[in-house]
Amino acid sequence: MTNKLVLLDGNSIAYRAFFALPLLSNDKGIHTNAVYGFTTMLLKILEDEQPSHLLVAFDAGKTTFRHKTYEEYKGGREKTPSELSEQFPVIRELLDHFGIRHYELPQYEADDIIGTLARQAEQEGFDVKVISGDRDLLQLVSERVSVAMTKKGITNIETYTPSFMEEKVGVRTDQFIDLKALMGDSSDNIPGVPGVGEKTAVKLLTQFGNLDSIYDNLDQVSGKKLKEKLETNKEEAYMSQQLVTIEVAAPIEVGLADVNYDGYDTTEVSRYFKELGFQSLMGRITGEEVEEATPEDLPELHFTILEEVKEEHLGQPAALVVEMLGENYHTAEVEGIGLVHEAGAYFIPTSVAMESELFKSWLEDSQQEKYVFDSKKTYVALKRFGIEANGLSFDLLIASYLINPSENHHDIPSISQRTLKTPISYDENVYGKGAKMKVPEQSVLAEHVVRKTDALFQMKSQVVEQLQENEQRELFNELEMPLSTILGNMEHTGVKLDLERLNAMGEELKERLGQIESDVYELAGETFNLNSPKQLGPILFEKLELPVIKKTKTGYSTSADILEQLRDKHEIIPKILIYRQLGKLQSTYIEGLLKLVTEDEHKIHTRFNQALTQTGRLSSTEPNLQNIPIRLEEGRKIRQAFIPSVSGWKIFAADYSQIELRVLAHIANDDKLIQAFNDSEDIHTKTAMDVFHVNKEDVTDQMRRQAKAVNFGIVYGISDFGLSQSLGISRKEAKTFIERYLESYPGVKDYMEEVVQNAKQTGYVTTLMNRRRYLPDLTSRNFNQKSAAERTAMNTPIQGTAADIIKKAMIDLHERLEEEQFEANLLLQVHDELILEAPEHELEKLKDVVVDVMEHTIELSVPLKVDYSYGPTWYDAK
DNA sequence: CACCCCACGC
DNA sequence: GACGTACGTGGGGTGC
Repeated sequence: MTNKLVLLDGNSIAYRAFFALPLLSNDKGIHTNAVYGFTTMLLKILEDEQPSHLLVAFDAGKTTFRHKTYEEYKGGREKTPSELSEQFPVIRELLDHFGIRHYELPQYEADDIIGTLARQAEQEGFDVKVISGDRDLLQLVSERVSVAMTKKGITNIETYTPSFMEEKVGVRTDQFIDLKALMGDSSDNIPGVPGVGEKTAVKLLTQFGNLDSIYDNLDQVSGKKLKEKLETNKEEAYMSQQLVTIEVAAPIEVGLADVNYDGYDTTEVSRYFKELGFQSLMGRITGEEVEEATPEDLPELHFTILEEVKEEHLGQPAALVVEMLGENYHTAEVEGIGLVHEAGAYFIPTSVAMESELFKSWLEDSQQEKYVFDSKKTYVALKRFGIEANGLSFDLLIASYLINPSENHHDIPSISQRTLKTPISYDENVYGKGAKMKVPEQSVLAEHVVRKTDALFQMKSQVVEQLQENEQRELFNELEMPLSTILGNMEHTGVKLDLERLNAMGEELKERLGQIESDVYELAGETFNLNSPKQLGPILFEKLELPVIKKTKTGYSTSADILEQLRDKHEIIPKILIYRQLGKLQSTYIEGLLKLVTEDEHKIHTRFNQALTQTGRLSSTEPNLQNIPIRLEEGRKIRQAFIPSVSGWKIFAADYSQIELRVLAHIANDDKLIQAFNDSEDIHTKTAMDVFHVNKEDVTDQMRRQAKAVNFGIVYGISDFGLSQSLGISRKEAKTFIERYLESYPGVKDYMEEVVQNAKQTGYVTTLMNRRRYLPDLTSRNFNQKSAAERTAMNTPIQGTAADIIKKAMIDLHERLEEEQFEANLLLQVHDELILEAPEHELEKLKDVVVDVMEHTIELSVPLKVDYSYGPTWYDAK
């Protein structure tokens, strides 16, 4: 077997880990984020690479032999934060526990150690893999040496081989040093040739081969300016070349024999993990089942499995867990119920619970307070048994989500770990996952359920305190909690589908798809899988020799916007586009919906996720009813299959007009924008007038379209790049549009600046109703991350406030419909619109009520405007 | 089963 | 100059 040497750039990985992860600290108050990230990376490498030899190289100190050549080497770098430098000794200690050699050499950098050992190992016939985030190391790439660069985050890596290098960088490995010599490297303060960037450097090297040859043939360099620059900066170029060249004969005192690696001692490492508080990594070091939360570790728990529910078992407030396996609570079986209150802890088998009138009436009693995790799920599950749960006063899922929506582990064990510091087994470890998921024996099930219920009971007060600190009690109690039940009812009600209609559309599509498919094969001269971009790419861009506009990581891009640009180049293109369009309708919307329709009622029951999006919007799954086609007529027809559940009823739809821009006008308090809405102007036309400085009569369709895209950009927080993409213009032009917009609306401009400034201070942004979103990247040193966070800071209050408003409208509407005894049902919410079904005779009154409620649920400095319509199907409600 | 590419909505 | 750029969900293909 070939020996395999893995060389890690310790400093680089630690840096990456440090900046990629939030500043975690363990219970001893020591920062551990870099150590943690480093460990994750290390475990992944050990697993993936199975090295026979392993060494971690570190930089020795501040000065290196390179400083003799160039004093300012690595000058201008920010000082390593102390939160990171204090972690280096811990990383070294960690490596010792793993039995992994680490090494540093005075006056040399980690690169040189790596280079030297890599070359030695190569000579000995080893396979070598270098892992780092420092691109300089790419010069080591050869047939036997591959270099893995960390990309975004830490475990996301990209491996460079000679061929990948050529493809990605555009030069051969042996040209890499000269590439850097020409273009320099600002992070290491290497000058290069000023004015020569990556593009020019690659061009020069492709033409001349190497640096020497460029200078030998200076007269052949095209461009007077460029020639001059090269000439005057020759010395810098050669000095840069020297600086970036990695020493491959450093006087290191470790040899290949010293870095032999046979793996680590699991007990040793797990002991150290425990010391560090790396609970979650325990499971990864044994290669076996996660050993977290073994019964021994957990405090004892006394509970009773009930055979009959009696008065004495009930109490309030109580934590209640209706346990189901899997995600879909519309179909999942209830496996049992956990109940914990001051006086006892119980597991109630489903049959016992559902046969008990006493228990059922307790569930329905609004005076009996219950704490739950996911009230909507609980509510819907019980509703399936004909029980109308009441008194669900506290939902841990929603609370956790409101406190920090970006935390993506909102499950009882994770929250318990965070707030109580008590570990509980994760569902996945008790039930298994995917196809292997199964119900364990009752004692195991009962213990797990009761433990979760108990944790829920214990956590309630702490979590409420956190809501209080965030000033989110009202948001929680008056908005999200009541909404949960309303959404539960909508989901439970479901939407009826016209199966005949759907099937007929499916048939027609099948026919057309078949025809187009064979046309495409004919035009291509061969058959292939038209659904595979990987197979389609070579057909278009090699066989048919169409111009390559864009490549993806794995091949040619064949996305719609690319194909659109090729539309006139070959008659196969429009066929592919229409095939894609129809194929999407067939697979996602026809087949996808048919798969989920109930047999008896022909209804679909989506699930709204109320605790997921970062902005406060809802999302919808299985099926997603928030992305049913509307833009193109072909797709829009799908909506003809969405019908009222009672014959003679109608589908009624009401949507907010420009709610986000109105919200913006309000929170930015921009006079001009407020005026525009108060005057009921067409906002896109108005924007066009202001951005292009023209009169209303002179606004062309083109101008309005562009203004609309700018408004779209403001609402969704897209970048100049995004805007340029959507308008098919240059990034510079897009930037100008945005600037002109902000000049036109100074109130908006001020708001944008203020909100970012404010968010930098506090670390988060808020909506009108105090929804919160943390934006740690606002202080990122990475330009892109930082600007993305800035756009998010500007956009989230807008989108989030709009989400708050429609949620409030739903609550108000629900109340009005009950009060006035409407039969109409709320069915769906699609971000800025509500879809209902109603008997025909209610329509006249319904439209008044819905419009009134939606328009007046909140008072802003601009009016809210609602449009509505209705018809026999969703399609007709347009 | 995880990942990529692609496409739908707001 | 930075190199990847609104948020979601889902389907099909691909490779482990």
